[in-house]
Amino acid sequence: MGGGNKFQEPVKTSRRRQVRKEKEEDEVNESFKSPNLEAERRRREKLHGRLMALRSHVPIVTNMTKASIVEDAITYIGELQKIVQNLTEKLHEMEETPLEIYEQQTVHTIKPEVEAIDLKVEMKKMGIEENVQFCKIGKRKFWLKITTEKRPGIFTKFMEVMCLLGFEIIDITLATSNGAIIICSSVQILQGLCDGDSVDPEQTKDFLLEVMRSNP
Amino acid sequence: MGGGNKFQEPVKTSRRRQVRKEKEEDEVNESFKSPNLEAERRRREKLHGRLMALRSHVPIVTNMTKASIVEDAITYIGELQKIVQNLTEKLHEMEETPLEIYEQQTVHTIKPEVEAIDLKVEMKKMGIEENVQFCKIGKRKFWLKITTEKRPGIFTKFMEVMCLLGFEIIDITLATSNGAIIICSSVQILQGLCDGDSVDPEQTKDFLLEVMRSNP
DNA sequence: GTATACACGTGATTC
DNA sequence: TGAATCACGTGTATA
Repeated sequence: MGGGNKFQEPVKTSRRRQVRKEKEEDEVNESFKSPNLEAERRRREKLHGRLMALRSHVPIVTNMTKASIVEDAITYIGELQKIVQNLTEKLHEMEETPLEIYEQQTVHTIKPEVEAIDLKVEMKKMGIEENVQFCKIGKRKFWLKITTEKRPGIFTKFMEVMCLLGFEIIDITLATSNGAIIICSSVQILQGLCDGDSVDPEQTKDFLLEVMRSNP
Repeated sequence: MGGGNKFQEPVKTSRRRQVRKEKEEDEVNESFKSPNLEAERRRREKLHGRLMALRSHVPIVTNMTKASIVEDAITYIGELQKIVQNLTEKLHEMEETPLEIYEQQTVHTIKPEVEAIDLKVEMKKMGIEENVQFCKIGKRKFWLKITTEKRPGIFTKFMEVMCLLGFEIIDITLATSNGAIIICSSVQILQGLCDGDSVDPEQTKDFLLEVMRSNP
């Protein structure tokens, strides 16, 4: 009545432990064809593969045993959940906007782009339109105002464009509200490059608008 | 030669499937004392328990089968990791955005030390005095204005101090002129830390003045 | 009827 | 040595 040892061809010789060592002695006969032998083999292999996959997803592994793999996975999930909770709290503290959707429920219903869309919608709801103003206020000085959707890296892009156009920042104001960002700034064309007459305000305004609309 | 059916007392009658239905027929004898029978039972129970615990830690469960439990756990871990990554990125972007102002702006305004001294002299000449104002404008909101010498890293230091004091930036204005820098900002005490009453404006103002005067 | 899933006891294997 | 873990084939319950 022993467990499986009825001899089997070494289908998987690359096992962890060289098991079923080609017994092939007596008692080989009695060939009792069990109806679900193959199915059971597949099931075992499947579970084995899943456990290995689970192990590969967990950074810390104390043991290779099945129970340990599952145990480590539990510990890791607990840590991840705690991290998510902390980060969510921190994020909520940082941004004053409530973002009613972003609750703990989203742990298993992640929607990366939904929030950005919501902000954009909210911005539209508040009557804030994408807009760029650019006008000359001095011999070499210009004044500009940009209103656009608040996206990560938007201010960096703005500064890069200013640098590219050869403008020096004199003063700048930045405010965010309801998913929108407003930048007001006085700039000055860099000395040595050219004088203010070589700047076409209309053209510069269109360029700024185009750049601000494009994604990073 | 069957699998385990050597009869066993129903230690765990509250199983998922009432298995081992008290066979107790013939072939009960042959009492082959297997040395590791009990140990194997414990091992099985252990793994079973771990899998149940794992299942309880995963919110979505498609199937009750062992392979499915592990599979769902893998999926869940993947989602958690993605969430952590997204939140971390967002958090970093949020707390780095103000710093970008300093970094980008200094691209144009960084000057040799000799000139910095000249700028300080010029600032004095223009009648601009080092000054810090700090007052309460709401339950948890404060308004501040800092006028000081324009030095590299001064804005970074300002942001660090704000973070240290537990203030969240609502809006901020930064302007430079004649070797001086002026920072106007509305800030808000972070939720969870304390209420606005625990902030002494006079004391905070002196602290800001002292920090801004000190060299990095 | 087939197909899948599980627990069982056992031999082999590793530490 | 034992104690722990594994893969195996089977009986049996479930869908």
